[in-house]
Amino acid sequence: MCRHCDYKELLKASGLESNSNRIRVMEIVGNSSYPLSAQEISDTIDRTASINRVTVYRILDLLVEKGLLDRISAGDRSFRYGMAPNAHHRHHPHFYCRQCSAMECLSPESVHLDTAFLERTFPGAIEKVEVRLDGICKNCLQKLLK
Amino acid sequence: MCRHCDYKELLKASGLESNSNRIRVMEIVGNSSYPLSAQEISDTIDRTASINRVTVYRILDLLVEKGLLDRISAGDRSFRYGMAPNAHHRHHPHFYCRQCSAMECLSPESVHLDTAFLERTFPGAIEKVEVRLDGICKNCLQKLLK
DNA sequence: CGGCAATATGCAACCGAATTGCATGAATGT
DNA sequence: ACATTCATGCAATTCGGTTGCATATTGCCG
Repeated sequence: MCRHCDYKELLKASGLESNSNRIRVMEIVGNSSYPLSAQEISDTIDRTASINRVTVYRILDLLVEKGLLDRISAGDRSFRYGMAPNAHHRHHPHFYCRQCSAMECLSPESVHLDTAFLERTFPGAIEKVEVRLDGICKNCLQKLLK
Repeated sequence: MCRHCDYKELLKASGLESNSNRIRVMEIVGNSSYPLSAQEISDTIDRTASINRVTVYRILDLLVEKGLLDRISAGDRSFRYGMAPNAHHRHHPHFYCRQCSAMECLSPESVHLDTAFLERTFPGAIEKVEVRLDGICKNCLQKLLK
């Protein structure tokens, strides 16, 4: 999906050494068209190398903390990971299918959100805004109709 | 908070028998100014009666399924419960403090969200829209500054 | 180059929130 | 009063994720 991101560069720009695991994680997330679970990321790496799931969790924590990745709450009790907004990735909402638990990225324009007023008046610090639509995805809808 | 809702009526209108546990849950959620965790609801009931947490979970599942309550994902891996939108309760966004895990309800006007385009064009079925802002709440901000 | 500190990784055990299976208890209709 | 249905309790389990601690790997300095 993303031919624009030099993951090594991104890591360095955030003050992180780049090692093969970190780069793999960034690549996998960056190349996905939908936000991935830690499990999916771990499985993908495992296909070529071999990595402990704890290591994956730790890398994800680190990348989220450094602002390279976004941790997105799914409609269930798990998290997904996607590229954090940057020059090549605009912030966008997500759709969660309560039937198959899959998540999709929606286009940045699909939902218009105006938080300006709140940003000015809210007494706390707002760090991120998450918009998630829940329902049944196209696929599951078709299966249900059969 | 809510003097407008006759919980017994609401239950009946959704085709549910009303028993004391269900009414208590509805009252507790309806009277709260912020969305509550199952734990909080369970604890509150326990102060006057005695109830198993599994029962609370089952009542919550039921009330969510019937559309009386909303299950809201917090920024962590847990859920909160609030009144579902109805005549007296407009749909509104929430704020989650990553420091103390507390959630707040934001006013329905605080964020302007336009999903019309998506509702028309999305190939799946959209059942609900969740807007959550994450950050540090006023309280925690003050503590951090000390 | 050797040695040492700092990081990164693996493994096993653990955690919290929620869910399941199954037995018991209450309520409802006939 | 009895059967059927629904609600509750308790124990055990699941699922994602996290922690503690031991071992490897890396970077850095002399």
